[in-house]
Amino acid sequence: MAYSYAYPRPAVTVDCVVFGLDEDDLKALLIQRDRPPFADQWALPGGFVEIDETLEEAARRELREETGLDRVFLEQLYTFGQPDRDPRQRVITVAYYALVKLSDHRVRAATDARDTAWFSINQLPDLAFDHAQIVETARQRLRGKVRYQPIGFELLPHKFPLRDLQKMYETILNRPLDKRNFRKKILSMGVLVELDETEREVPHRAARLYRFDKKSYKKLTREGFDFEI
Amino acid sequence: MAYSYAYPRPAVTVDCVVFGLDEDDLKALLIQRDRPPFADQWALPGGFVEIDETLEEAARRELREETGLDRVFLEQLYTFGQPDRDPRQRVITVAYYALVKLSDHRVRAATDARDTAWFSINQLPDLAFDHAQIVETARQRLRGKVRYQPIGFELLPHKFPLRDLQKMYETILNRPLDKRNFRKKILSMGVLVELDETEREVPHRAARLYRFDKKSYKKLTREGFDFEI
DNA sequence: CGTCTTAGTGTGATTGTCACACTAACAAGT
DNA sequence: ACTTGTTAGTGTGACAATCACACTAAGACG
Repeated sequence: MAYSYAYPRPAVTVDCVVFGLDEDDLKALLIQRDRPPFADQWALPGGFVEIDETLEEAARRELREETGLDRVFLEQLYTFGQPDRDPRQRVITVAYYALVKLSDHRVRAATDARDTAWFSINQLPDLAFDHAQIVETARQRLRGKVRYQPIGFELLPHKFPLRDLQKMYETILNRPLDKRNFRKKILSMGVLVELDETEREVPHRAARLYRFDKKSYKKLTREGFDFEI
Repeated sequence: MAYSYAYPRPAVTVDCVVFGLDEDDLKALLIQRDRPPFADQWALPGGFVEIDETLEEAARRELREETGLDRVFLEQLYTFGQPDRDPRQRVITVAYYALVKLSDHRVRAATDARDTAWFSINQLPDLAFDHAQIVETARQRLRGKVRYQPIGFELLPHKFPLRDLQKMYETILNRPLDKRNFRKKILSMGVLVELDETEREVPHRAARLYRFDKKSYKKLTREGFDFEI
């Protein structure tokens, strides 16, 4: 069965820049193409938007199908529509970006014969289409975002020491942060609840554990509270 | 002639939220629909993306065709893709927003039998589709943007008194700004060049005129310099 | 009990933000 | 020429945020 229209229509896809947080590295999830154009080259996970799903649903579906990720922080990034960005036909892609805990998704088997792998954000291979540009845009956006909104909180376990939170921000921002200033700042926001518990089985002084206060976190996110790190 | 595809494709449009700056009011440009759905209701100017033009080109073309605007500050806003946002068929729209000097475009004749008019941003009529949501998103974005980037400089004449610049910002932000703080801030940025000239034929003390320094302006825009008002 | 490693804490300098009020200049009318 | 009306133009002090910076405390382990 074919679908006919009076005027030519571009294809519409979604592509996802999935940032994976390692202990101390920020990675991006790529899949290896198995057919032309750009056969064997690495590319962003993504695919066509179904006719009856929202764009975000499409992005989440592709993520689930191609990487097994679910319930992640996901945000629309930008829509790329250069007429020649796909050599075969006109494809407009709505890019999303996601942030996930890498340890949850290590070296996942590819779903459809294609290879899937994490690459350090600073050592990406050549990418298909205009995906390098998309990644770069996402990177800037993530860095910008993190400065004024508390994101990534869902990436940590339920209880965590402040050190881990700081490491996460340092990884995203790609620069060291001052411990004292960081603590002061983050604690003054009131999104953290100090627990009556400390780390265990660490070969050094055990740190106090914290958890997020979901209520105030959501409030901040909604209100676009100033959250400078 | 018809165009056939193996899978159904959504239509792709661009819609523009055109903000018009009045003396002391922020308006939006709307066109009145002359056919269903939403016949007679007001809507954002916009239209289908041609198969060989970029999204921004499409937005500029539509703006030119429907409103006569050209060479304006134009930026991609967001892509709206709810499957039911158009009752007839699936339409994904890439929204852009523009900022123009309203006095240049007063009550323009409609291009294609539809009516065109400016509405105060605070008293918009019921809008077709999800256009109310698009306008609201654009409004937030404009307000956010103006806080950290010098925009709208192209809306003022070549030479202008600081008062006019301040009025512009007050209109966009919809709140009064302190004159001294505003001057201090804006002058310290170094984007303005003080001219050896003052206003004429004003019934009060004439103000000094300024012009923009394009170089430093562009630099700031590129670098995302902090530009808090 | 010594050593190793990370936790946890405070201050002072600097900068940005904000609120706030008076005199100066010019035009117009008397 | 003087009065009136209107906007231009200027400085300071309080407060908050940011930044750089170094030592002691706790616990694990040998």
